[in-house]
Amino acid sequence: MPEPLIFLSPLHKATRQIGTYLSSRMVELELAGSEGHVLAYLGSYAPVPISELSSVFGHRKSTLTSLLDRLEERGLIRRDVHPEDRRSFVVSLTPRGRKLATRVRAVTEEFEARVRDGVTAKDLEGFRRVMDSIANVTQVELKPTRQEKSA
Amino acid sequence: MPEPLIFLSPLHKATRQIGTYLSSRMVELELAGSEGHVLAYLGSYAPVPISELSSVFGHRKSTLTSLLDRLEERGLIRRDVHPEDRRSFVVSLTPRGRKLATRVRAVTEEFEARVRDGVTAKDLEGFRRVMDSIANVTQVELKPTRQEKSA
DNA sequence: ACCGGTTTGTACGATATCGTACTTTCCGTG
DNA sequence: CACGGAAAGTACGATATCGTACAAACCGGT
Repeated sequence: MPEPLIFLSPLHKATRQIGTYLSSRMVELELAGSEGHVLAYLGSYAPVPISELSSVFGHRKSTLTSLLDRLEERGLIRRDVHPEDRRSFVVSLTPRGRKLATRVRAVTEEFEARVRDGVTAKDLEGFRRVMDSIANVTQVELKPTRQEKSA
Repeated sequence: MPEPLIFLSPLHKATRQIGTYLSSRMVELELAGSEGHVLAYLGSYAPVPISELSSVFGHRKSTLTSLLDRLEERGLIRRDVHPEDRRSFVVSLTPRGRKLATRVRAVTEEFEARVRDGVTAKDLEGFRRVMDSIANVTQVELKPTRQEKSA
């Protein structure tokens, strides 16, 4: 009998549940999960450079290029040259994109509220502590995109 | 100022940290993350049918076929016809696979122990409660593979 | 014993993400 | 202010996962 994994298994399971749930709520918005997340983020923080999206979501720069291409083709976002850095673009929402982002945001916030209603403040604190412990153990800083020289 | 997402963001972050951390510990074992997880699972529960791996890890049956093909080519696993169901295979480890699985298992168990040392029993209880609340809200049962009829 | 419906796994084409190479721009140091 | 290195994106080929279609076997009702 192996020791059950008290963190990895529940986290993996919860992640899958969340993915399934949110995706199912986003199909009607005609968005894949990752697209919805990016859109929602833009709804809150736009305009942002692509590198920020890359580090926030943990996707490679090249992956973001493709993803943003898709959103751009559908008229949901725009890329404008960064006024203070000509290497860079800032991504912002079109009116259509903003409207959609609002709806995605509503879905995630409703989810959060419902989960929160199911737990106490103490539970929440314990959850936070576990997340912190994971950050400490992994020592993964996660800020820089770290594309090259990962070894 | 948007409400911060107190569950989704931390979970997403932790998942990425864990993925990065475990992957980095598995490169020396020449395994991709998903391959390592399957191998470790087999180390504990083999022999198991493919459908079980599919439902446990949340990968499509066709994805498992590919993944197992890779492990089989490298001589780490074996597929034998299920003695009680001729549609089905049972997957087991070769001696080489078993040895590798043990090492993967050691990595995950060390991770678990270290995270555990960073939190109290109360924290752990809170964490569990949050996971449960997520399961309740999403209503995702997650047992059946649900390949078709997702609409 | 048959017959429809379900389950198991594979095959194969579609898509998403990745990894590397490359261009342009920025920045710090001399 | 020139120059080497770092950083931002893109291009493009490689790979992993997915979705659908399919063949074989199981199962339950009649």
